[in-house]
Amino acid sequence: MTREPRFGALAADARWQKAWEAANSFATTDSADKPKAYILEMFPYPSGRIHMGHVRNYAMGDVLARFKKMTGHDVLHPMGWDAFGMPAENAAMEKGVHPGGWTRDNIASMRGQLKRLGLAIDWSRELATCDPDYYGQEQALFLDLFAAGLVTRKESYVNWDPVDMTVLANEQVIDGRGWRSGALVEKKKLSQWFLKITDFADELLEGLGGLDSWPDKVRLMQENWIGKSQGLEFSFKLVGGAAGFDVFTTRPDTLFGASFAAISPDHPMAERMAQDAPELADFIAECRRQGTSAEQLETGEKLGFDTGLTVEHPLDPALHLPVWVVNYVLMDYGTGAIFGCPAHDQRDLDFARKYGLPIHRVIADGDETAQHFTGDEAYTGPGKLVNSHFLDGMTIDEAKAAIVSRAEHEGWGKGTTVWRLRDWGVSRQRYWGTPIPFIHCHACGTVPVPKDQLPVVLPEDVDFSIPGNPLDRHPTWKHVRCPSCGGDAVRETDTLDTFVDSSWYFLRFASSPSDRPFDPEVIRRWLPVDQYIGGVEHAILHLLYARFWTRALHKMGMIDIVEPFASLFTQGMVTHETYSREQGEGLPPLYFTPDEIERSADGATLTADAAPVQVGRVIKMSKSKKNVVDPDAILDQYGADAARWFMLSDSPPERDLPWSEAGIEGAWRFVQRLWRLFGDTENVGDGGEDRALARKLHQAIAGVGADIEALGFNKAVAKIHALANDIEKAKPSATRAEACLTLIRLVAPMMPHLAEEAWAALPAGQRATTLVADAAWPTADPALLVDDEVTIAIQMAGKLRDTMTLAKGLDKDAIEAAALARPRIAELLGGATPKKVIVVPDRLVNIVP
RNA sequence: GCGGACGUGGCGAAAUCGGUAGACGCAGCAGACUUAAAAUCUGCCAUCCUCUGGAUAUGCGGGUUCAAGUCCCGCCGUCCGCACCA
Repeated sequence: MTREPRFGALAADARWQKAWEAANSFATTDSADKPKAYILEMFPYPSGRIHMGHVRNYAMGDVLARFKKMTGHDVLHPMGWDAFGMPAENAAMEKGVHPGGWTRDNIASMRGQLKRLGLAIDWSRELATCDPDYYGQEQALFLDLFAAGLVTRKESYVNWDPVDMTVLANEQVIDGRGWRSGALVEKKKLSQWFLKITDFADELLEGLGGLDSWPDKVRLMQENWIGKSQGLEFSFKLVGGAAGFDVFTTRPDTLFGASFAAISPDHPMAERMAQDAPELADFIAECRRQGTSAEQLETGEKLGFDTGLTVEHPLDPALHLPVWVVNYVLMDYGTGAIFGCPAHDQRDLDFARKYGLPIHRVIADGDETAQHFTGDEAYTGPGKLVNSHFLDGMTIDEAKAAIVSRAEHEGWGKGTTVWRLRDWGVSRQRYWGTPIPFIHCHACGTVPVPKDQLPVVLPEDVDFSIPGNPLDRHPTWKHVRCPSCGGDAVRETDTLDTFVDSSWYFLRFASSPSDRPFDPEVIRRWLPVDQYIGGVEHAILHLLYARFWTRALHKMGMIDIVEPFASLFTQGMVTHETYSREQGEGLPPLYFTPDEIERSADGATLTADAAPVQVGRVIKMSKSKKNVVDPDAILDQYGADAARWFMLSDSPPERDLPWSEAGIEGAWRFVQRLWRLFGDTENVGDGGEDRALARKLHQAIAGVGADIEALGFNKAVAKIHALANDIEKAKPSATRAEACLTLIRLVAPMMPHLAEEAWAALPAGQRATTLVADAAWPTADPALLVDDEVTIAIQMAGKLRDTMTLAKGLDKDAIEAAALARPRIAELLGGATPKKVIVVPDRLVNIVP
């Protein structure tokens, strides 16, 4: 094969992608004697086009997968599609296309885009969650969960998105608005399916402790989300004998500071009272209207309604506390009722000040012990109990324990744990999702679809001309016979939250039998995922749900593992400058795309009119700011390897990566530079050895490998650059020729097409495998990893004064003597004896004069 | 409000255990090659000074240490998550 002077990326990309496919290079192997590596990147939603964030994500996973293959692992590196969801239905409504057709078209074009990146993926395992093969097995698992008591159906207030006409999980409500539509969310009472994730709250929290290879940030976010609080639950008795209500507190120690009791506007007692009290009914309605609005949350104004009822203080029945209905008490946390202790809780203090309720100090703030509390800042710090009868003098912890034990002894309360985490509502009033496999029968109630009737397949003929759920108004689909009594019945028309689809797909990748969700034997071999890579935006929802499913399946005896992802990596976003011009007052700035812009060192101009534009902050690529760069255009111009290389260069992978034209140009130049170097594998010069270069080569082999293993791609890139510099500067020698040859394999995981092209150009005797994809990672010679000479710094009083090169491994005395013998040091010392000399062998000498 | 992370040249960054701060890349400057450009190659590139040397430098102010980007205390700033969670 004749060698071209320049690397023709476009032709080479296509050629090698075809060669890998023909050779089936990335089919998952399973040889008993090799360690396994399951490398997984979060599967994409088929929105239509891949974006740079995908390129970065999949480039990282791909480097790792290829490296694992080269280092003798059986590698599982699959790809699939998170294919259900709202955008497909929106497209259906806007463009009149079928969600299924739209989704499948998108998958086809995105698959093509991903293949252009040259990813080492086993495409035979590709799956889409919208295939009945997949969601039918999901329905089977859902029935298993039901049988295990982990699925319930209950009436509950749900977050209703009036624009998307669907229910949202709490996690999908952001600042009181739907996460997709941005519409103000309303409360609505509906019968909904729930997965009992709260059964696993404790386990999911405890399990975080074992996830050493997860980012601390993600573990902390999950911990906060699960939100474990320990405290006291006790009942208030209404004065006058009627039944009271339960409250929960994490501060039972402040019980003597109680000055009122408060219940949520959604509390059953409040609703009952409202039936005969129109003013209260109005107040409750007002709270519901305001409860979710953004400005309500911001101003945080405390509103209350005095019911006129009073309750007995549990420790002093003579003391009566007024009962208020209060807007800041949430029904779905704790018991929906509290006692107010204004001196030591800011919200209660704001409320008490507004409505003139008493404020009693019960925790000493340093020397301040007066019962009468002044000021507008509640004291929440540590201190001894005061004004609290038998608790006086105790610490907060002692007092908590004393109250809990007394409550339990006297029978009016008990120590308890309350979770922030709530059961996962999975019902969605949507078409494009997994049908929930249940049937409602007048006679038999809600009955599961028998497993032999799965999958419950979505009907194709649906109408999107009006909002709401097309399944619900489909003429025939929902009408079925009851599997139990054979009478007329209707299907459940809700579909599953798409987060269910992504809660087990990593199991299906390992094995996809047609008659079950997965093969437990195969799961035993491949799971957990060794390295999971994706965006931090999934830190809570997806990752928590996947952990829950894994634990649930474990509890049901279906799998052995309890955690799905042994190691997690959350990568940063791809960002870009923005280019804009002000359009005048009241108008938003006009943004321009990067390819409309001429960028120079000191600014940017619009190509069309050659006039300057404003260069804005480097922010996440987004369509609205027009700072997006299309991966296809980059691949056309520079090829896959330059794009991959740039994605991996410079920025640490967990941090944001600023995309720049100059950066991709630099990557492209480096690709060409390597191509020239790879032409030198037979240029041995005088044929001699170059010991110094050999050291650098072997240090690079070890260093690059270690960096890739640790996902330090930017460091691996820097080391390859440094080695390329060293090789270029070295005189031709046998060592240099060998270094050029070895460098091909060092860059192969990151620039696989270039590496194959260079590999193929080698004389047959120089390569052990036909494809570099099948080659082994080079072995570093331990003898060459250490230098035999070291440069030692000589400091005086901590300041660098001189350096010297000595043999490695000299003892302290020899190093000290050598340092003191340096003319410069002798001169600075001026004949005086140093007070102290610290020697760190092979590193430095610090002389304290 | 609560919790967390981060702050190093013009820019992205490195410094793995407290031991020579700024590797590597981008941008820039100077030069070589060229009729010219591109490409390529060579060199320079933290700041200041009295410049074969020296001083100051890792957000700011303290501290520990022979030695601090790294450890401790207190500020300031930026970003992220949660948010009336009792």
